[in-house]
Amino acid sequence: MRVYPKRNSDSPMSTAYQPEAVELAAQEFWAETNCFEVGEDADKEKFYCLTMFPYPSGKLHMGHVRVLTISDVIARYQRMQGKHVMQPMGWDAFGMPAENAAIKHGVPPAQWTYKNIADMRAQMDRLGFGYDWSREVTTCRPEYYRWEQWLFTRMFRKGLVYRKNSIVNWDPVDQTVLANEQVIDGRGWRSDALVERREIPQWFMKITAYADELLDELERMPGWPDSVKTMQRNWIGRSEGVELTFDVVGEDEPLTVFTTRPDTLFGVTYMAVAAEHPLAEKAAAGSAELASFIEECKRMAAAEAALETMEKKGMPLGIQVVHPLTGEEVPLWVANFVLMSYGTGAVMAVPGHDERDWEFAKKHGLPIRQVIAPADGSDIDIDAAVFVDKGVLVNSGAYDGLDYDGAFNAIADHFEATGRGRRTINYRLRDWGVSRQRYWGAPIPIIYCDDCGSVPVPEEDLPVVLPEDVEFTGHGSPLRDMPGFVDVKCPQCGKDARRETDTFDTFVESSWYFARYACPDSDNAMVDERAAYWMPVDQYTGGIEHAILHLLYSRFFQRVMRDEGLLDDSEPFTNLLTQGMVLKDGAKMSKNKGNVVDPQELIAKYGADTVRLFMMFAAPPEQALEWSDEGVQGCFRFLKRFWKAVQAHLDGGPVAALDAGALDAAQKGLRRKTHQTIAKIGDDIGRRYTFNTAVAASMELLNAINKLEDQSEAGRAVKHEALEAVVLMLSPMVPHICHTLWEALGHDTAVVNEGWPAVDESALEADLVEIVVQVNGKLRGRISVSASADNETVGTQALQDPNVQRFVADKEVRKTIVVPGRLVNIVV
RNA sequence: GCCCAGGUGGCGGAAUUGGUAGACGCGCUAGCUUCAGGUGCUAGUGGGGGUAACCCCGUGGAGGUUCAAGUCCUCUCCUGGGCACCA
Repeated sequence: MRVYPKRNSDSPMSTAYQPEAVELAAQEFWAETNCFEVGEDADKEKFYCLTMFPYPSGKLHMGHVRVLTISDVIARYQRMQGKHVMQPMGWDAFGMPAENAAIKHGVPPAQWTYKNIADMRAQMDRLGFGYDWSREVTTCRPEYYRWEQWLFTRMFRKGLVYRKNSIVNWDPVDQTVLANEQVIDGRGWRSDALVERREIPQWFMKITAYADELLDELERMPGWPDSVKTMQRNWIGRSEGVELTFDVVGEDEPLTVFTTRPDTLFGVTYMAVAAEHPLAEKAAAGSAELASFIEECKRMAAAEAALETMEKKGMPLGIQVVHPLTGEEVPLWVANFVLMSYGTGAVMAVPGHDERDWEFAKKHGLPIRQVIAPADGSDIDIDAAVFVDKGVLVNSGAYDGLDYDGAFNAIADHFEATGRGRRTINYRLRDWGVSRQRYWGAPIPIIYCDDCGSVPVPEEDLPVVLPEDVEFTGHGSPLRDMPGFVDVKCPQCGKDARRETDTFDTFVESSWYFARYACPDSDNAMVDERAAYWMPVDQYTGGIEHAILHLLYSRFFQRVMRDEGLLDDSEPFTNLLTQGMVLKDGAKMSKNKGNVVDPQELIAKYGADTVRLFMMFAAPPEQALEWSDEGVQGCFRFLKRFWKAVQAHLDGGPVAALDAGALDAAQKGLRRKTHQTIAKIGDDIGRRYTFNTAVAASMELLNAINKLEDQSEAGRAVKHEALEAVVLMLSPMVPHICHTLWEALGHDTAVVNEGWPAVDESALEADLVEIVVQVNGKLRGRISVSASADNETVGTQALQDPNVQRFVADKEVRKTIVVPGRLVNIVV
């Protein structure tokens, strides 16, 4: 059998590498054959490969190119493994930038968004990503968001959503709610006014109802990075503690606090409440000084980071609280670091054994009392340094001498017996506030009636369509000024009522889009039976910045949908890959910094394959990727060398079939390298996701091919096998050039439909292996030994090495450690 | 402030289970070639010493465990991500 490679005058191989022509030809082939459109096929093993869908901001940036390339490589690799691969794409189309663009350029948000989608889709196609565009999802379309409105009304009936007051950033000059991003150093980004905390009624989803399940399942998610699981675990923040009530002098209502350290109870020397706490407001009514302090506490951004890093301030309220065990009276303070929205809005302070309480007590001259001693019996000075470790109780009356667990239980038992407290579990996780006072989002399907209260929009009236043709002023949501939208009849009693004008947090759309890709055209259900085939997502890829919010909300929605009977699985994403940012000069690419590199220009200059290759080669996917123009050129040079290597091979004419049994040492060597590389790259892409080392291994193999100067039949046959392997293995990363080279190597099939090359185990065998010899752990020589040599033989041979002899000399050999196939360490 | 990552040549990075530190690429140096190039090819390239064989030092810093540490442990410094309304 002979292979007749194609290299006639009308073949692309008759010229130098011309990326654009090569790429457009491959893309045309994929489009004409509907290569990436898939249906449901129960007989095939499905593989659902998904990228976090982009916000249509205008053009693709390098961060997009990186994540999309990673995902495309995985999808194409899995296809070569024989899987039935679905890789969809869509648009997270609601969000603030569209409103900002509307204010700036006078373009309606919808129009701006749809234009961006068209532009970015064209760019994606030019990069050669293998998407099933028949499944495209665009979240700002009513056909999409009607189903999250529907789910919300279902959740309403189940009591999984509720309305309560909560805090927003209020710009007192622009009279508008600001996002955290719009607050710069505590001031409004446009007005420069000091931002205030303001309470307004908002809708919440009860994610805390699923807190335990979301936490526990993390233990059974081997396909997720540990770092992400740890972050989610800490975010949920389950803690077991005790709720205690303290009587307040002169008040009927006691004060309730939660603590995980009841063992430190005897160390309580003061208590603190939030500025919004009723006791603080009551005290402020009689004191101008307090009232002004409480006002000051409210002039602060809502973000937790701002809260945690600000100066800790407080004032005594002039109220005394009774210690529940000693009967002692301790002062009640108002403090800016206690938040009404966490727990009960009140905390007990134990300055001896809590860092923040200690610093606060030092600053305000409050007493510090030691009630815990180190378990090892050593002495500490509680005035000099706080002691936060668990230990043994002292100065704690009847509880002295108990350890943490003993004290926890004894004190908890006491409070439960007296009805003044109970063991309880507290979560750091808070319910998800989904209301946004913005226009460009999915309308929250609620109608307010004076008689019936909050009424969900009936299913037959969904979707509540967001009017797209609006005048956008930037002062609040235009929906408020649209009587046709706001004025409705109550669905229950028929009286005049008002429609909710707040829209959903855009995280709502991104919490279920992955399920909708399975059945984007389903118009009588949120998802249909096709979701059972495709879900869960086998490989999910996206930025590490989504480690908590998006991924936790999606896990929550998956469960809500499961409990609604829509989905079978509890977890939406089996395997998660979080990719790093694209940096230039050590900083994230951004317009502000002026360090943006436009993918479009690079594609025009070098082609999509070079851009894709650089993205894969420059860094492992989870790390930040440092941009380098020279590095891109290096990738372009490699593709030219690759092209030329195939050309040079084809110039030699027809290639004979390979006879693996009749090779000389050099031919065997190249063949061993070929099959070692096939094994390595399969592991790198399939298991390790280290695409950079996969590219490096391909480069090494190509270098080895070029180095073998052997035009014999056997030599050319070995090279042919090696070149085919490189073409196949690089095809997920640089699919266009490989499309052309595969045909040129004499194939009638398209490389996109080929399988992954197989490792020939017999090609891997080697007669001799090199062993490193160390003396006392330092490298002193290398020996070549038979691959089958036993440890004793290897050890003896190692001792005979002349340089090893110099270091061993007349010293006594104490120990010889042999690591088979690797090294010998002689200890003297 | 809290949680999670990361720190290795001039640069991006490799070293997969504790076992040869610097694969691969860029850059640089020298030489050759070529049609003028952001061309191609060959050789060299962690620092120090030595004609060489080789030797010493070396993975942010300080300690420790081990026959053996970039890898494990303790402390510490720096950079990045997240902190609930950017997406």
